[in-house]
Amino acid sequence: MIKKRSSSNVLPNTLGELELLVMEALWLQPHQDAKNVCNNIPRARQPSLSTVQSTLERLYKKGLVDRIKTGHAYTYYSSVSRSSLLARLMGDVIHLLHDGRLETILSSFVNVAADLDEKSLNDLEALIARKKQDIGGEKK
Amino acid sequence: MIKKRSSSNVLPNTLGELELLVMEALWLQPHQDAKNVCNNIPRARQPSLSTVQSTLERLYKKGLVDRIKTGHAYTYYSSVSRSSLLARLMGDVIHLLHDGRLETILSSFVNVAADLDEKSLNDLEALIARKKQDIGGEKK
DNA sequence: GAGAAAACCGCTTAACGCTCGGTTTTTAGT
DNA sequence: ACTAAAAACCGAGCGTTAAGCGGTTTTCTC
Repeated sequence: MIKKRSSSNVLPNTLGELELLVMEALWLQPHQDAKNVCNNIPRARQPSLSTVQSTLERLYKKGLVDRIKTGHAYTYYSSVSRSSLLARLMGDVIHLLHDGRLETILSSFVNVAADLDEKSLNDLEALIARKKQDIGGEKK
Repeated sequence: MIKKRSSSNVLPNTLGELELLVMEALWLQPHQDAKNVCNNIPRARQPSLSTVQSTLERLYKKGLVDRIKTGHAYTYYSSVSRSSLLARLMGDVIHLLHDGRLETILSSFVNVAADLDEKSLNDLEALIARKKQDIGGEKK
């Protein structure tokens, strides 16, 4: 008797390789039908139309793309921006591995962005300043 | 004929649920043998010793833990700190989804840390200040 | 040398994404 | 209205990876 595995729900927002390629295609040019997306996948890959369709279907169920029936074909477009997907994934990773101490997250981030140049740091400071204002604003 | 799939190498550093539990156990208390690790897995899970052993073996091959043969048993310890694993994963995610513009990463980060309180923002600012000094210092 | 404990080995299961062909539905054209 | 084309839909197989375990062999200790 083999115990049933507790469904490994680590990183709920990950996506497969083709899924990512499809998202890339839609970010580059929204409102394409499946055939179009298929043609915009790098030649080296060249999956069949069916494959792209089921990938789009999977992405639809995951809520990453939306679609409108126009004529007899669906028109797909991403419902999540690249940066917000990035944010989601970063959230997953942080949720998975942070230890409660914010410093851990921060230093990880700084390590990742090891090649931050001065301008970027200034940008980040500006973002923080805005964030601080937000916090001040929502207190009443 | 079904085309061979290009092995989905998205996020090379992900780990499974039990793998993570094992890492947690080793971070909490390094230098345990397999049996010890097994006993330190939450009761609700209770995998067999063999399962924990193969998980440790997998983690060993992945380079996340190291081991020393002491007596007839291996003594395992994590070779990667929690925060550096976090950094690796963040690196993977960023590599997967960033668009070249650093601002995208930064704003994602700030969005992720949406519940940052003021003190945390101050910490982050301090970190940036240090980073700036580093940059200034390494120029010669 | 005997016994126990751990490593080692090989297999099974489960989940998920990729892959596709065949069938059905829908649309457009005549 | 009939037909042909195009797309959706369906179901199945395959690859990969983590989880899971038991049986066998190795190895250490007494």
